[in-house]
Parts: sequence; C-alpha cells; structure tokens
Amino acid sequence: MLSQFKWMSMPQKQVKLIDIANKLNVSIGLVSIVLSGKSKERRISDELAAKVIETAKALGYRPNQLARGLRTGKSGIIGLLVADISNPFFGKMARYIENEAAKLEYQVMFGSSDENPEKLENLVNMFASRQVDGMIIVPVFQSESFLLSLQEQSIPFVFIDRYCEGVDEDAVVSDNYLGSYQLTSLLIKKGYGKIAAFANDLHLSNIKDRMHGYTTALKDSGLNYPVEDFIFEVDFDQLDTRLEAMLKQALENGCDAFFFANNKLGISSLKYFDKVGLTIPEDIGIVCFDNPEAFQVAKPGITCVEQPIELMCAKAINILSRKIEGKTESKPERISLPGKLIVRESC
Amino acid sequence: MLSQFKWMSMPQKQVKLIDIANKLNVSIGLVSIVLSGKSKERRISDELAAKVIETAKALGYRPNQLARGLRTGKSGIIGLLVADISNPFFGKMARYIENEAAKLEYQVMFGSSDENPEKLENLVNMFASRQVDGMIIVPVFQSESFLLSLQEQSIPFVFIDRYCEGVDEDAVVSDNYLGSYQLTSLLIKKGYGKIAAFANDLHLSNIKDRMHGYTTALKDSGLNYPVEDFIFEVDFDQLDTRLEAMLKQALENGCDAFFFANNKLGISSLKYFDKVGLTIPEDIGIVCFDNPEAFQVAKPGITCVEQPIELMCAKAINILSRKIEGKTESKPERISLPGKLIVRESC
DNA sequence: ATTATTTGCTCAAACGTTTTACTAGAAAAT
DNA sequence: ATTTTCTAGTAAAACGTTTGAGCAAATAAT
Repeated sequence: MLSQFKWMSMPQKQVKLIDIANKLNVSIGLVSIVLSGKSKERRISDELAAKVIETAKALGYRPNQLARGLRTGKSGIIGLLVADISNPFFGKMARYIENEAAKLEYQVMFGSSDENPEKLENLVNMFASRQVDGMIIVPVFQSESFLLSLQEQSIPFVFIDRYCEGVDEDAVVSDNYLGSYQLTSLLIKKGYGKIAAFANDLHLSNIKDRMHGYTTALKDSGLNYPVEDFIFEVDFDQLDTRLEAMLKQALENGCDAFFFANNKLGISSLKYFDKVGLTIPEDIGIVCFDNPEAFQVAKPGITCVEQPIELMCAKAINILSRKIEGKTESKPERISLPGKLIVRESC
Repeated sequence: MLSQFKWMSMPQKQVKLIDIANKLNVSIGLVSIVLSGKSKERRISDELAAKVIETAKALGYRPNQLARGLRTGKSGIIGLLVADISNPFFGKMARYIENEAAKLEYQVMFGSSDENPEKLENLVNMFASRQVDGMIIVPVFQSESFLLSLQEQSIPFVFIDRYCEGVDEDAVVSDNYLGSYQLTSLLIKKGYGKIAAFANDLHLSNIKDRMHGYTTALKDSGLNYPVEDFIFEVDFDQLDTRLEAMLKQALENGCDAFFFANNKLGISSLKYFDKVGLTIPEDIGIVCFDNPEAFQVAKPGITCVEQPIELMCAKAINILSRKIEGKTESKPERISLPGKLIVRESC
C-alpha cells in the first residue's frame, strides 16, 4: 500500500514568479509588478493583471521574502531584545509589540539577554545580520559601549523599560520614580516606620529611578535613617541562594515593611514570609512594582503599581517605525508613562 | 556646535565581502570561503585566511543573512506558533525553544494565533514566506485542513502542547491524561464527591485528553453521575463574562470540588471563590493543570500538575532539526511526557 | 624531460526578487 | 504624412552571498 508511506511523499517546489510568468507567457517583471500591487502606476492592463493574480492564487504563490528583502533592503522584521521572555512582564511586552508591529506589517524576532551584555551583543549582531529594519531593546548593565557603536550603524532602535545612561536614544519607560514614590508613601501613611527596599540591579535606569522614588518619599516624610542599610540588592540568579538571607537581615535590622522593585523579588519574598509565618499586613507591610497575576490571588492581595505596558509598546513601535522611515527630524526623547497604583490589602 | 547635531550623523554602509576582497586584492569568493570556515576543504593558505579574518573583524563585517539564505536555501530561522505569548505557559515555552534553538544556531520568530485558525494560517504563511527552516506549532481548533495542506509543502514542522487529530505529524505533548487522572483521583481520595471540570475548548487534543483523564478517574472510583452536567466549557474570550455564571451553576448543581484544565481558568476562578467567600479546601476542593507562580503564593497553595515544558521543547527542537536535515526516515510519532504532580493544600 | 598531481586561488552562475531603462505599436497631434 | 505622445509591456541589472568549475604555477611521479 502506498498509503503506508504517505509521510515519505514530498518536495513540491516552491512556486515563484517565473512559474507564473511562463504559464501566462509574460515577463517575470510584469508578474512582479502586478503582485506587488503596482499595476496602476505601471499601467498594466486590468485583464492581464487579473489573470496574473488568479494564476498566482491557483498556483499558491508565496513571495520569497529573502529575495525580496535582499533586493529592497527591507526585511520587514523587527528585533525585540528583552531580558527574559519567560518573565510575564516581558511576555506581555512581547505580545503587545507583536500586535503593534503587525499593524504595520512587521514581524517580530525576539531574544533573551538574561541581563548579560555579551548575550545582548550577540543577539543584536545576529539581528543586524538578518537585516532587521529596527530593534526594540531592553538595555542591560554594561552595554553602553556596544550600544554606542550600534548607534553608528544605520540600524534604528529604541529602548524600552529602561534607558541607557550614556546612550542618547529614544526610550519609552514607565514612570518608575512616581510609582515608587506613591508606593513608599502609602507604606509610610499606613504607619510603617522602617521600610526596606529590594532591587535586583541598582545599575539599571528603571531600578535607579525606583530607588530614587523610594528614598525621596522617605525624605519627604521626614523619615531619616541610613538608607543604605535598608536597600538590598540581589541578582536574579542569586534569588534562591541570597534572597532569604537578605530578608532575614532586613527583619533583624528592624524593618517592618518592604518595597520590592519588581515582580520576581516580590513573589519570591512572599513565599519566604509565608514560610517563616509572618502575617501581612499586621507583622509587615508589602508593596511592589509590577502587577503579576500572583499578586491578585495572593492573600492578602499585594498593593502594587501596574506598568502601562501596552501603551509603552505602542509608543515604542510608533517611534521606531518613524525612525525606520527615516523621519529622524527630532532629537531623541525619553518618554515616561505613569503606571496605575493598585491598592490591595498588603499594607 | 556640531555636537548638538550628533544624532543626525549617519549612514556608514554595511561592509560586505567585496569590501574585504578589494582591500586585500583577492577574489570575493575567497573571502566567502574563508569566512564561512571552508578554508581547509577549499585549501586556502593559512596566512591569507588569517588576513581575511583579521580585516573582516577590523572592518566589522557581518554577513547578510538574507543574501546567504537566498543562496543556500536555509534561513536559519525557526517559527514558533503559540496561542498567546503573554500566557506564562507559552512564555516559558518560547524561552526554552529559544534556548534549544540557539544551541543549533537557529533563531526564533514567534506569532500568537489567539486560538484562531485564520490567524494561524496567516502567520504560518508569513513564516513560510520568510523561508523559515521549520516550525513548531500549537495547532488550534479547525486548522486541520490548512495543516494538511502545509504538509504537502516541503517545510517541516512539529506540533507541541497538542496534536492535531487528522494531521499525522510529529507531536510533543505532556501526558494530559495521566496528570488529569492523578488530580481527579486525588480529589476523590480526599472525599470530594461531586467534581466539576472546567475547560476552555473541548475540541483541543490536550483538553480532550485531560477530560478523558478526569472522566476515567471518576469511573474507576465508581462515581457515577451524568458527567456532561459537570463539564463546563468556557472560552478564554468569554472568561470575564461567562465564567462566573458557570461556576455559580456548578455550585448550584452541588459540586464540592473543581478540576481546572489550565492556569487561566484556575486563576480566574480563584478570584471568584475569594470574592464569594468560599474557603478552600473546606468548602470546596481545587486542582488544576499547570503550575503558574500564582498557585504557589495563593493561600492555600493550589495542587496541580506541572508540565515538563523544558523537556517538551528539547524534544520538539530535536525532532524538528532532524526533519530539517532531511532525516525523515521514520513515521511521525506522538511523544507524551509525564508532568509532575505537586500536592499543596487546596484539597 | 615529460606527464600527473597538488596547491591556491579566480570566475561566473545562481538564488528570487524589484526596478530602471527601453521598445514596439497604437493613438493623437501637427 | 509625419512627428509626438501614450500604452502596455519586456529586458536586464542589481541586491550579497555561495559554490562548482576552471586554471596557472608548483611539486611529485614517471
């Protein structure tokens, strides 16, 4: 029985312009003109154009975007460089970028840098090699020099989530200062006196701004303690090993409230507090940047600031597409969009 | 001041093979040979090869993958088609696919189908148009016919998360039957008598298998009630509007326990139960497929089955890469990998 | 000393498009 | 009747690679 070997059937070459051209005895260029929608301006007769379109459809023609891209110099691809696509925050970002890009007929390639400048560099180079029309980049610590060199090359990009100190490029971020100020102020208003702040990497612009909001809120409230004793830095890759020790340390320092600079820190800490039997908000108060689903089902719910991810992505794609089209009329701008304060029961 | 207009500086054309060739007064082909690592087999002298590599580095050469791909017929890209990249389950999948693909020097493009067959078809066509070397596809309801036609074309793909009934292709899924059987059995063992099942789309193979595990566990325990009255189907896009009504209905039907077929249903329902003041596990028992972070911080923690996503992705890439290399020796296989039962306090 | 082989490189076609320049014939203007 | 303009199309170069075929010089074999 042949049917047994059905999975061995095969090839069926891709149909290309020349196949259509041959079938209709016209030139290959004509087919190209018609199929790229230039029939009018190149005054191809309507009947012939119709015939071309028809046979293209009949034959199942699909343009080869590699060839097209090579010829036109546009790949129709946007590169998205996040820290880690499996982090729900970046997952959402990817989705909105995908949506916005699709509106402009772009497709998205992504890469996860893991906050590692070398990985970022490799990925950016790969993307450039693939002739992406532009990139949306979450910059990482110590990537300035490379990103500066990237600026010299003719490929447009915009930062998202964070900006990069030494690199004067467009950036779209949420208002990290404001959100953190609000969260910290809320803790203070609720009567918590010694508030610890936990962050993953104090070098990143978004984290810096969040810490700035935190410290300023403290100062504005007249709370004066050696702030540096209350700011804890713990890398994501040390989360399992170092976080608990630091939380314990903070508690020993007399902290009765916690400000977490992002969802991963908040979630991991929540597990710890549960383990050691601290009750929220009685024993300790908690607030956090980001609004993952976990904060909604946690008991009590966690007060937080939700970032305007969709808006950020729309803005970013908007700016990027203008840059791609060469409308580089204006100086790079840093757009900072306010998030939404969500008050729950954790403080 | 010129520095004011720094952002207006520009172009710096991409350097290509011919630039290197000219600089060294050698042929363009030679440069290509050296840079693609074929110096030995094409016996280029070591010193010249070294010089080529050196100047390539000095000039910052980056191969144009569009041109390369056009010539070689390989793009080095794998397409990943998920239902929604912002769903943490698929986010993790994307990450592991990215990792595994990177090992084989592939890059990943993704697309979200939203469980919509037309979107899926469009995305697949776009990917094919971009000459992806292969695809990893989460098939959706009513995409059989299109996927069958895709089989006819020479582009290899493998299913992940679900298989597609009428389409005989390789698939890597988690053991949905087993996991669901375990979860349901656990509920029964704990003494819950009337167990409702909630699913998003009863047509999908993974959901079918989960329901099968659920019903079989019931039957094996001698529990006999009109199962169809206890299976609720609610689409993701109806989650906000219909879910609550169905949960209420289930409760009115006397259900004292719930089996949720995926994380989104579980999480949303959790919020509802909290709202109406039902306590878990006393009033009702709960189990769920998937292990999102929310289930770890929820109080009580939610008993669930964690899918072996990383392993699934490794397997999928493995199979796909073999297909890409044309080693299509064997009949398509369906690989089903067992997940991990995580018992918490929700039942 | 001739022939055969190896070494180290060059040539040019090809991949599938897009697009500029051109042309043959028809229609319009002189 | 000749020139001009328009119409509807063709031809061919170009995009940046890879690669099979070829070739001259050097080395080895006879």
